[in-house]
Amino acid sequence: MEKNDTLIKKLTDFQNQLAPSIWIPIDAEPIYKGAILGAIDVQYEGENGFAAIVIFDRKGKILHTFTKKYEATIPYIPSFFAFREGDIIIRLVNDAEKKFNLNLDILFIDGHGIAHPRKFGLASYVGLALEKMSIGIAKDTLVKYTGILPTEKYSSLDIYLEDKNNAENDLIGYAYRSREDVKPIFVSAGHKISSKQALEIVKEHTGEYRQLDVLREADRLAREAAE
DNA sequence: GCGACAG
DNA sequence: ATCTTGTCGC
Repeated sequence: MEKNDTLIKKLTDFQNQLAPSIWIPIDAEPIYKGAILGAIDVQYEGENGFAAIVIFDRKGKILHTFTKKYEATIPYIPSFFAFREGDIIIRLVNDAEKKFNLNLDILFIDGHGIAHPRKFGLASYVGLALEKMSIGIAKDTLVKYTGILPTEKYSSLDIYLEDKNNAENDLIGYAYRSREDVKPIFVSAGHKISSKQALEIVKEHTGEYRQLDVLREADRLAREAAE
């Protein structure tokens, strides 16, 4: 109990300390048409994390896939997921870039970016550590929101985080309807990308299912590796 | 005090 | 995330 509280205090301080380093431009240059993207997911078997990355282009064409096992060192604690999965993803990206001799421009991460109580979710942690553009795509929100999201595919609803220092609350992400009449997914900028661009590029890669095809494929590959 | 809680 | 039966719909 006492020891866990100490760990949470330490991790909370770490998030609060690094959050100001996250850069979310308001207006950004259009994303390079030749950008190389990576979608990542990890499956766990105890403390073994089976990580998979799907490398693809702006047209959604898959260029490479890569899976590898890494060890997790920190347990899952809600709002501190970055510390369990972040280091695994950082190692995976470095290994994949070396193996295929390429440089990834944008990362799609299964978790949140700045749509987080301390604006420092998994996608932000990874983006900052690797100095890459990153986007968080999660299946549940960590921040409450109000308003009504239309049932139509591609509709979205802004999510704001209360800011005690500003009268205006900060836009941190969106509830996004990736499939008609189905529970939304939650999209947020992680690092070096605007919220609007994060949503736009996620829309570009939306297929027939609730989860993006590239993340479904990463999920499938990671599960396959875990068997 | 109570409820909520990425994967 | 993982465990786990039946059920509904395309």
